[in-house]
Amino acid sequence: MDVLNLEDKLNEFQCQAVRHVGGPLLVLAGAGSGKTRVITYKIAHLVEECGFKPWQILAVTFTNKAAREMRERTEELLGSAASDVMLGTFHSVCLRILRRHAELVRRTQNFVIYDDDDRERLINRILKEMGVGKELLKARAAAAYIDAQKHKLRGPDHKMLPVNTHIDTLCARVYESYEAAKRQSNAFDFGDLIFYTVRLFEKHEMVLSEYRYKWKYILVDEFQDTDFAQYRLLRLLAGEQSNICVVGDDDQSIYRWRGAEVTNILNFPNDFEQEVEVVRLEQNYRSTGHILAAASALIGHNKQRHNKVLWSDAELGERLHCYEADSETGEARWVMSRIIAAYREGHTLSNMVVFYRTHAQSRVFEDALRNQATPYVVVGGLKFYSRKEVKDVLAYLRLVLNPKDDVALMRVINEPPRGIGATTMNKALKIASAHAVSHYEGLLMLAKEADGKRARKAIHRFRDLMDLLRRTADDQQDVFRVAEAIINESGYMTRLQQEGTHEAQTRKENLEELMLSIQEWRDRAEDRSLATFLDHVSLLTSADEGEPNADAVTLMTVHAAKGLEFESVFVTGLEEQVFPHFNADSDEDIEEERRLAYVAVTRGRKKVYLSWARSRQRFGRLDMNLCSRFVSEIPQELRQMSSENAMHGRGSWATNAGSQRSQGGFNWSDRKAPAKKKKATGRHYDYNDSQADPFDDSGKVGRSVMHPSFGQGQVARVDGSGPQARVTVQFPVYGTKVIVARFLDFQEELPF
DNA sequence: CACATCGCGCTTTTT
DNA sequence: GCGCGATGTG
Ligand SMILES: Nc1ncnc2c1ncn2[C@@H]1O[C@H](COP(=O)(O)OP(=O)(O)OP(=O)(O)O)[C@@H](O)[C@H]1O
Repeated sequence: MDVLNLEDKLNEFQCQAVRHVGGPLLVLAGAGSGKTRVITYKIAHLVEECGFKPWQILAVTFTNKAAREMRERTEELLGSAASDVMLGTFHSVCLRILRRHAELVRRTQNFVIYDDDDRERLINRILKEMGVGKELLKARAAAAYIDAQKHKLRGPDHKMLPVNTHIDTLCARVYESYEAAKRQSNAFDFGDLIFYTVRLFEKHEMVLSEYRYKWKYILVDEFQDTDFAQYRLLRLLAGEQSNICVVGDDDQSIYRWRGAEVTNILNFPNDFEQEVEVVRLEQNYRSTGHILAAASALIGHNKQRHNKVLWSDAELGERLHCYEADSETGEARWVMSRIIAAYREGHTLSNMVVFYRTHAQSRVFEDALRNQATPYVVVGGLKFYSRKEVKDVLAYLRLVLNPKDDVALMRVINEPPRGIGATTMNKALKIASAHAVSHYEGLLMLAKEADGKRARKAIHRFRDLMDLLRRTADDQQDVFRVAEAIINESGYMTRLQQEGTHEAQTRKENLEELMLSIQEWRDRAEDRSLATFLDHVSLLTSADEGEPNADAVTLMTVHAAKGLEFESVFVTGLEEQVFPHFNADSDEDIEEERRLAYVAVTRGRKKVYLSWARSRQRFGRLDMNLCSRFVSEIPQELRQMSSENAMHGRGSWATNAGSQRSQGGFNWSDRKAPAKKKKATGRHYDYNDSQADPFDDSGKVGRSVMHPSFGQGQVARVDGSGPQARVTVQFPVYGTKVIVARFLDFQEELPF
């Protein structure tokens, strides 16, 4: 049986890894060596050639996005059978398990998941109850303590909880109340998903053996970034047989701060009764020789690592382009000029990525891209689902699903204002804790007691609302209907309409977008229930936003870049204090920053650009920083300094003169036809399309144009044709002007 | 009880 | 340079 032709697709060592089936297997290899490909083919091999059923395979990835990509690639090999493979992140797999066995971990099946924000609210409430001031212990710090313990599988009653300092002891007490509160609220936090799944398996052998029996083979990608709890989970599931394959690269371990233990991968070979097969992959298939040499030199500066051989038979390619800017805006201008230049050479925008160390750095690049009317997608920042109005509606949904969700109740009880303010809620809270019931029940009890008529009426109105929403949920089994009822019946929409401010308008639009995304989800989902939708939202991550189809430049943090690859990579903000980050001071921290830089550089296939700024605005202060040590750790002969005005001359805005150009957009008449890039993907822009000729003026009236000094305007009429045509344009600020066509950018002609 | 204003601290990085 | 929370007023 050899239907897959593994030898054609994989090198000798990859084949060896794919074919090794009995017992534990470690694939330890550097960047771009085809580890992920091994996992994909191994899944196919197990099914096609070893007699495993798809549902007997569990494959764990680091992000949902990686899971989706792996599912797609598996589908190419296995067809529809691929959908039966259990493929997901640790968190999504555990969530599914916990939903089935909630009652064994002191929850009911309709439990909800608290996000970071909910968690902070809850901890703040606890700190208040304990009478601990914020100056002594901040909610974030307590949350970090709790997370750290969970990563190590230590519950609030664990003997090894750190109690060295007064603060630690305080945190340990917070931890205890926090766990109790979540249980009372029928809620889990993110870390609980792993923690309680392990607990479930440890305490209920029957359940564990069910899953052991079900999953006969386990594969794990990015294994270097697993924590203790996740490793324990894998070992429990793998059992004595240990049919488990893990792949990873200790040089790419970048989540130590989140509890990841690189020893998981380093000790793996010695951690089993039986022999552990170790396969090393040494050929890099991703990057050109110069990029690979630079990355290897860089990571070579780390002392705590296992040296790996990594070679490539690709051409040497370009050296790494480096640029020193005066300021962060100068840096962004340079990046922009390189993007345009690469585009002119025929590279598509979706093959370009801008990396930065922290989200705060994205802004200048966004501005630069917008100014040049260049499409971009920002990955992360998790903007949409953290908007106030969106979170409010989600909180209503959660409360409908789980009336005990105290955090959700506190959030929506007076949103919109309905006459139940702090004083009423404080009374309700007292009652609730005296009777050990949920806040919602406390509130209802308060209404029964002879309380002020106003408050009682308000509470009853709220109760009627909740009853209506729950009935809608039960009758229709459809999130969309429930969300619709929330927005319309709670008075939320009415209030926004009454406000009539610009901000209220934006919020309304956000709610419309939310409804749209719920609708889209519902139309695709098999199960439209509230619980399933809320699970989906909880597991959404930064990598999941943005439209995948558009040809656009990608912007993201280096952390989000793990496992991805791009033709052109910009690594920006390479300054001391920025990258490496000023918070990294121990040797270990610096080494993790260096691994991060290594991950960044190794994402590039053909072009890598390194840039830094001598000065940078930060917290409103102007910081002066030196070029990052990571730049000088790359041998000089692999680097090439670049100057800013490398932009085919000609009236370019790229001169360093600061303010004299603020608007204007990339002038499309300057653009050379793309070096022909035969489109594998279909819709690559073809400059010669008659439609795309910037001077074909038929139907230009009404279109949006950009002028270097007058900014954006609308075409009112066109006289003549070609570059000399006289175009009458209406500008919002400067009024009506007649302008010769060649000075205008016709925005809708943008090929992006 | 609702709304406005002021000030503080914050930024790593994410499932 | 901004969002959130604490604080004060109608
Ligand atoms: N045997 C092979 N022949 C040709 N190309 C390959 C081979 N194996 C992998 N590749 C290609 O090399 C690139 C890197 O592969 P992959 O993403 O699997 O590497 P990786 O080891 O997981 O990388 P990283 O650890 O950097 O994320 C991909 O473009 C992949 O298609």
